[in-house]
Amino acid sequence: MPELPEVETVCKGLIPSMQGQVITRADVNRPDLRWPFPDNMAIRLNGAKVTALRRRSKYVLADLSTGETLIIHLGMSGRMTVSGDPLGQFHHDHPAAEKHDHVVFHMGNGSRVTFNDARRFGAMDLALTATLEDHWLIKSIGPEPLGNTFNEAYLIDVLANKNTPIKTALLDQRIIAGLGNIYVCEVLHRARVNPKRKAGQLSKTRVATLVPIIRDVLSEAIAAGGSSLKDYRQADGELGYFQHGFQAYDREDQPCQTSDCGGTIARIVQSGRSTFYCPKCQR
DNA sequence: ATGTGTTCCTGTCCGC
DNA sequence: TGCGGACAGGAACACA
Repeated sequence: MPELPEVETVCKGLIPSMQGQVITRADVNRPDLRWPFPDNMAIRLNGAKVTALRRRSKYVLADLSTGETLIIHLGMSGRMTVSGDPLGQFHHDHPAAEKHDHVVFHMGNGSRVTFNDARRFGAMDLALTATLEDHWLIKSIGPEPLGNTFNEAYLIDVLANKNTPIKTALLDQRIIAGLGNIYVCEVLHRARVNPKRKAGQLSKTRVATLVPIIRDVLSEAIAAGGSSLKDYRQADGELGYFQHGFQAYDREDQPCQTSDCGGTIARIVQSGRSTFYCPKCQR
């Protein structure tokens, strides 16, 4: 679910209550999510100060004073929400535990951060901060689309000779970090590229065009606080509103908004996932 | 080495 | 109302 803009929004929202704060207690309510939690996770988190909270791809990373980094992935349905006042002056300020509240972080400033994930496709692990880049979940991730190493030359090179459809290629986290089903559909629609087109078949010019569009779509979504569909929430429980700006995703049978197009958004399935696109203007 | 289909899990929605 | 099936923002894994 949460793609780069949603994870970025959650991460920013968690900073006031987590960054620079000590985890006074971590309640770990089950042994695993997608994979088992690391050994003694609660003990290794207890008393650790979060020295930095940051995002890499769709991961939230919490660097700890213990020399470890907590790696968090929200999967499809994961949420991290804050409750309580940051000054810790008031009591009875936390809502009752809900179904699927799997981990609760109690922070030194009185706030709580609750990780809730109905489908449990999410994950948590601990790794030495010094060797985080070698961690099996992190090491193969491609460049950050909003960073300097992602550029036209890179994308042209990495897509060259690829036989996979461009839609599938852009979903591949080894090629580019952080794009998911929504934003790939939006990017290809804005670029007027047919999602079925083989990645290696696109001209260099068209691939180059994708770079600023990817950056724009993600930046706009971040500015809107992400997209709220079923259960996504910002850290403060608020909804993002980028979903109101969708041009393609979840708009099957609705008119294409591209000026003078007049086409109709279609839904097809690629690699087992829905693709929404306009067969008329996306070529 | 690449490309594709399956799988994990719960919740919601739609048609009968 | 109830039931069955399709589908959901991800991505590792097994297999051709």
